[in-house]
Amino acid sequence: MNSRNLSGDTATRILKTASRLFYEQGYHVTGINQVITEAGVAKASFYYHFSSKEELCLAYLHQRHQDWFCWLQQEVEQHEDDQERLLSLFTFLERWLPDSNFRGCAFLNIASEFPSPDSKIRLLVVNHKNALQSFIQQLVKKLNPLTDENHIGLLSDVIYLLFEGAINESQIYRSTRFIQVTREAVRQLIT
Amino acid sequence: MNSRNLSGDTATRILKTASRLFYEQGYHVTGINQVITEAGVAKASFYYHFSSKEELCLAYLHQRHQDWFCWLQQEVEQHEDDQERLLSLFTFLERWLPDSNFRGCAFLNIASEFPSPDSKIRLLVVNHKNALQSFIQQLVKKLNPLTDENHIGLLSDVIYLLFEGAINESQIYRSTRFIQVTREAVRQLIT
DNA sequence: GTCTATATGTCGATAGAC
DNA sequence: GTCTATCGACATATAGAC
Repeated sequence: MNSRNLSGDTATRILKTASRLFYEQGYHVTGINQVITEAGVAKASFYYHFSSKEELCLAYLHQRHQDWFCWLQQEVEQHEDDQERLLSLFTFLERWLPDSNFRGCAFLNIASEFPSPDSKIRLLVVNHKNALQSFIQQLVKKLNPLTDENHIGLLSDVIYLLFEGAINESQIYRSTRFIQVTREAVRQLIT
Repeated sequence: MNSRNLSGDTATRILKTASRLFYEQGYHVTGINQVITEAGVAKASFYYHFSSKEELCLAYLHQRHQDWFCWLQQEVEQHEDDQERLLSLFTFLERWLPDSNFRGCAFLNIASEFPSPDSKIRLLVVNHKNALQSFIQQLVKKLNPLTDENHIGLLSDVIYLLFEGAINESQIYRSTRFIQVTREAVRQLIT
């Protein structure tokens, strides 16, 4: 449309390339040189749009958070029954993890590379996981609207822990076996 | 005693220093230069004892596997009652994770930094997690010796997933809250 | 806004003296 | 077995032309 789009295209191309490389390879092992080479831009163009490599990583996580929740919600909202909606959490994992070559959770992977609890990056990780817990708790609440808060809380926490565990084990074993185990366990918990 | 001990001391000092740094900081962010500086040895001395940085990492994981299971078994074997032995898994987590500054599982952290499924490092990770699953399954079997194999298997898998999930969340939130949740959930599962 | 060229430092790994 | 000195490659980041 206008000149703003040209800048937008460059920044977007950089971000998309970096997102792919950070996710597939990891943060520290991915150099700026590889990002700019594969994005097809000059080094100074990168530093025109992003102030540093870490700032690029923050942009990656910000975008990833939105994308990932969009994928998850699309899967859940295909179902009407509240029980099916909760179980579709694991249908989602069965689609997403093989598609991502079993690379696991982008936020947990990044957190492993940023041990300092005070970094901005760790803040985005915590925010992402908080949102996931809220999302699961909403699904559980709708399923059992009359149950007391304590039981809802514990049940939601357990489902969240199983969900996280299933992501992890699928990354280690490159298999969906534990996702199926988790779905079956949750099915027994909610019936 | 003799000249062999001097060599052993140097290699041990390098391995101990590297183990601390790999665990606290991560693999790729830890340079050989930092390892040799903090170990107080020359660079060529390092390459005399270890053929490469990755070989040093393999030695780290090998030692870590033995140490960690030693800690875990010490905690479990303090109890006689089979139910208490199973629940002491989480007492162990409550001790270990705060002591390790909530850095989480050394093997999962390293796995995040080595995405390639064919690396020797990923093999050690899988072996470590296999051993943990076997350990948990033994505890579950002793607790319910008459139950059918399928139920034992599913229950063990769920406890393993919760155990892994608890380690992960304590790393993200720097808290033992989810460990307590997990212990309570497992207590309800086995009674 | 994008480019080439460069600055400055650190990486993993090795050569050769002792 | 341990040391100092050094290798070539690559890291993040910047200067200045266009």
